[in-house]
Parts: sequence; C-alpha cells; structure tokens
Amino acid sequence: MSTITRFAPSPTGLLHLGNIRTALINWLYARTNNGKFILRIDDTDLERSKEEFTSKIKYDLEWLGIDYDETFNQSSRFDVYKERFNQLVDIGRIYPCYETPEELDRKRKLQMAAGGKPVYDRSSLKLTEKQKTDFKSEGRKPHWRFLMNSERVQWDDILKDKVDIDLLSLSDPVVYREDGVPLYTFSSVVDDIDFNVTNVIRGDDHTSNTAVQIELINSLDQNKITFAHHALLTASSGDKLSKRDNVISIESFRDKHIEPLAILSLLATIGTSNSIELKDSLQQIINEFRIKTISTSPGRIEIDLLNSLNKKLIQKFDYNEIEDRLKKIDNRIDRNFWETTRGNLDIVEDIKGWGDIVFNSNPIEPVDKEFIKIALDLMPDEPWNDETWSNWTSKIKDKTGKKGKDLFLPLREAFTGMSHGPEMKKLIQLLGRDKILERVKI
RNA sequence: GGUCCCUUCGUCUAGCGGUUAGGAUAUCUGGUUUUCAUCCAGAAGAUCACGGGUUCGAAUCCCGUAGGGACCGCCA
Repeated sequence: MSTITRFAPSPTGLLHLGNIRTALINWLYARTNNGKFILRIDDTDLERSKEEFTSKIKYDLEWLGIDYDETFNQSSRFDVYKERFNQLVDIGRIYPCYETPEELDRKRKLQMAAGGKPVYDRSSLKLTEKQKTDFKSEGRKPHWRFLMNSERVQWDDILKDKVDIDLLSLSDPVVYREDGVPLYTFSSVVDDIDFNVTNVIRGDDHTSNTAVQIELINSLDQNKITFAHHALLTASSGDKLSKRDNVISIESFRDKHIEPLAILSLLATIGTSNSIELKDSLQQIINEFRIKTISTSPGRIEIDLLNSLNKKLIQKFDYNEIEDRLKKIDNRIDRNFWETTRGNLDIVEDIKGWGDIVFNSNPIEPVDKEFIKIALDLMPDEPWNDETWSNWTSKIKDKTGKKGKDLFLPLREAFTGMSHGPEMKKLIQLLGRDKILERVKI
C-alpha cells in the first residue's frame, strides 16, 4: 500500500513556523516514499473557521512550494460523519450526555480541587430511559460521547518508539456537539480511514489524542495507521508558538521578503540532527529527508538563523533568476548593478536603497570639503573600469598624504552618503563621473 | 492534581557500555576585501541537569530528585 500523509490545519488563523514544519514533514514523508500528500481543511467549527484563512493557507503552501495531490474541506463531509456516527451508535459505543458546559466545567474544577483527575465521570451513562425522555420533552438536546472501553492503548510511534497511554486518565471524547456538529477527534479519524491515510505525523501535543483516536479507529475499522509525534518548536523566548503570534506567521515572513527556500532550509534542519545550513533546492531537502533525524525534545527557533540563511541565499542568486523581481523594484537595475550590490543585502528588496543612492541625485555635503575638492579635481575622465578607482585614489593619496581609512571613508561618504557598502571600484562605475559631480556639494 | 514526553558546547544536535564526547550554527582570531558581507584557515566553547545504584568501566543501563514541554474543551 502506498504512503498517504495529510496536513490538516483548521482555517482559524495564519500558518506559522510550527504548523508549516508539520506540513513540511508530512509532505517530505509522502514525497520520499513516492506517496500522496493530502491537504485537509478542518473547518467543522463553522463559527471560527474563515474562508479567508483557507485561501491564505493554500497560498502559503504554494508560495513555499509544498504541493498537495488532493484537498478537501471537512465541511463537505458532514453526511459521512453522520453515517459513521450511526455505525458507532449501532454497536453501542455512543451515549447521549445532558450536562451543560458550565456543569462540566464546575465538575472538572471540583475534581481538581479534590486532587483527582478532571475526567468525565460518565454520569450520563447511568441515566435511565425515563430521565432521558424527560430531558427530551423538556427540549434539552444532548451532546454525544464515545464510550472508551480499553484501559490502556499502545502503539509503535515512528519517532517516540513505544507509547503506552492510560485511557482511564482521559475522558470519553465528545464526538457530536449539542448543535449536531461533529468534533475533530471523530471527524479526523473518519477522514483518515476513508482516505486511506497510512501515516499520521503531527506534533507531540496530539499524543494523548492519538490514544483516544486509536480506540475510535479500532471500533470503526482495523487500525492501519502508523503514527509519529514530533516535538514542538518553541519561540526563542521558550514560550509556546501561538497562532496569534503573527511575528512568526509565514505571511509575515513573506511581507518581510524572506525567501521561501530560507524558511524551508531552516525548518528542514532545526530540531533535527541535520546540519543547519542553506539548502540549494526543495529537491535537495527531499533527497536528504530522513524522518528519524527529527528530535523528540522540544527545540527553540532562533529567528536570527532565518535571517542569516536568507542572506546566504541571496548571495547565490544569479541575475537571470531574479531579473523580473529586480526590474519591478527599479527597472534601471541590471546584471552589473546586482552583482555589485548583492553582497550588501539582507533581503533582495534592500537593493532599492542602493538604487536610490546610485540613480537619484540627492545632494551630499561632505564633512571635509577641502579634501573632497582635491579628490574631485583629480577625478579621471571616463570611460572607467576596475582600475580607475585605485589609480584615482593613489593620486589623491600622493597629493594629500592620506591613506587607509582616512583616505577611503571620506570618499565613500561623499559619493554615496553611506559609511559602508559595495566595493568602491565597482560602485563608482555604477555612479559615473557626472553623477558624482552633480551630487557632491562643495 | 493526573497522563505522556524531554534534559550533551550560547543554539540545533551525534552518541545505544570502553570516543582526546563528534558535527552544524553562532562567537573570536588570522588571511582575502579600501570597508562591510562573502570566501578560506584556525581557535575557543560541554564538570553530558543533579544524586545514588549496577559494572573492571556509565553521557550511554536502573532508581530517585530537580528543571522544561505537551495534554487533561460541546477547540483543533
């Protein structure tokens, strides 16, 4: 049977580094096993789910180059969930519950206060038929729980090895809400079965869900799913990654002009035993992927790593690859301009700043006018080449006696307005004699 | 309170009973570059969380302690 994995975000917020890492791992697992990768939109909670987020999720994945073979929304399968639900009812594994959310909340608090575990006490299971009909005639609608009947559940986890969970410390899951909406624990299982998902790879936060879900799967079908739970990433502060944490959303990185491959390189290496380095391509990431290299201990994301990977990536870009982008930033940027300035860019869009310096003629007033005047007097006629700068500066040096930093820095500042930047021997060729004369005010 | 998991250079990690505890990244130094970045070379950086046990021998196996994470919802 061929491998099928899935990524199942709920469209209630933006994708962040943590989510997309899970997506990437599932995608890589499918791709390296010649399998299929499904994008499932978990939108059963109609109030919280927003179409806007669904399209953003899809756009983020596309932007990163993570393609999927199939996609569907859970909201399109309500009738299937109902069927499966009835199947469970028939075998007596479903029971109606009439507690209100407030009641349940109070119960949990009481249990905690008494030093016990906040687990549902199954009191609705003990309801008599009369009590149930009374509730019904009062117009009270039940929510429905799945009756778990194993004490423990164990499985071989690809990443955590043998996992053995005590089901008695977990509540019977609610599978249908009072308003008739199926819940994740259930709908996810139904979909995983129906779509023949072979490997569920998700964060460690789902480990106890898995125990409950295996119980559920076994009552519907025979479990054929292999699970894997990876450690969660934490923010560099050590805090949990949150969906509300927009600073690490994929969208925010895109807005900041971080390159997809830099993000993917980071996510493919952080929290794994792979070297933290820039990958040449998505293909390289696929070739090098080994699920076992993923750590089971929670690791933190250092955003600085992403920035430096991005910078390294930019240095490798050939002009042809990004010509269109550069032209959009400033259509006067050509190959020579790119090759001269790229060493000084953190993000591609930074080149705009150098465009402003080279193409615009904002006047610059030098500090040492005397010195700059001498320099301008010695400025050679065009055409200029790579030798021009050193010939010119040695003449200035002979005339003024200045050397080293005292010689070069004032010239750089007078001609560019900046104290650092690309090599001057290249940069002056971009500027040209007229621009320099026009700009420098002495 | 319960359940599950984790703990090795600043950071991400290798390690599976005998290693000078390895790598990556960050840092520092030198070279290259007028400068910065890149690149090259090198250095420094870890009492393997702590305590005990098993063993000729423990980062590695066992127990305990501490710290961290996740979950315990009519969210996903």
